[in-house]
Amino acid sequence: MDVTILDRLLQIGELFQHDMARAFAGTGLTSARVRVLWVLQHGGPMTQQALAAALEVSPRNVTGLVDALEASGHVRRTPHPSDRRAVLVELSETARRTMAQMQRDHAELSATLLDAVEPGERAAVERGVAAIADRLAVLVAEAREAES
Amino acid sequence: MDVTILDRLLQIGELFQHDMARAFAGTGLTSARVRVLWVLQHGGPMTQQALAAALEVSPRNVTGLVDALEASGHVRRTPHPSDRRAVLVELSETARRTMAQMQRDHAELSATLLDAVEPGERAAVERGVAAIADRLAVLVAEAREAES
DNA sequence: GGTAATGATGTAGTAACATCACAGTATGGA
DNA sequence: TCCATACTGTGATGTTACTACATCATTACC
Repeated sequence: MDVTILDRLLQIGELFQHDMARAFAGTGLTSARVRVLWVLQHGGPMTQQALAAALEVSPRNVTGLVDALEASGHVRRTPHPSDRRAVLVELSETARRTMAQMQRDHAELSATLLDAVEPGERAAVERGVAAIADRLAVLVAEAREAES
Repeated sequence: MDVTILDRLLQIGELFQHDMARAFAGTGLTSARVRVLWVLQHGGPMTQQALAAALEVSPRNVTGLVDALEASGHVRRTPHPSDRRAVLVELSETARRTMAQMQRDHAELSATLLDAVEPGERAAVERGVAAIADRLAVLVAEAREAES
């Protein structure tokens, strides 16, 4: 029963996820809600329809997620400038700051982890992990394609 | 906004998880239940108490998980040989076969992913990822320690 | 201007995962 | 023998995440 590189990669994912869950406990943030914040940070303010498409969930579900995030002050609903049916969802100032801080912590952790690798091999490891991620993305996309 | 190695690692975790969820859809298996099977495969038959401890959830929750897995034929409850209060939970033959197959698929995927890395760098990448996983495990353990 | 599509949401419902409190039974030591 | 303790199971509940269907306002097309 060898330990494959995939085992290691998944171990990393699990450890991180577990740690995140611990960090978020009590803040009212859950993984689905963090995903919303993530999409908003990278895509900017958008309608709930767009959010639903990006998250691949039903629009109705987005309403609930945004409700929760609005109640906790992470997100704001503003009227859409040109379509009075729609709302624009955007990150609040505090959420933006929180996300920025997370990003910084993230970068720091990244550096710490890379520090565990032999200096001469760091570049190779970075390249290799990127290549693996890309390959996996392709495989998953193919699998999804084949299914539909 | 650089892409850090941690971003890549998390991307891998997410892709894999998403793909697993898709693969399990319709089989009645969920992540929590697969975790149970995983513990049983690695730890052998055990009582629900032991299972609860290994999974870090309440015994009540384990009852429900085992109920579901028993109904779907993945797991069997047998009387404990020396303690008539307790039950031993063990994998069914079919579940054992399923897990073995998963393991094989796992190894195959692992090889495919490693194939995306430059041949000369594969050993370094394997070492590096292992080192990162170990470092992260230590960090998480420390964080948990500091919290309690 | 009338009709159909679109965006958000209310209502209702499902399913998984988790908790606590409690009951029943078995164990094992005083 | 009796009593505390341990293991499983039940009942009641809570939260989260998702769905489908229906509604209402607004927009867009012909």
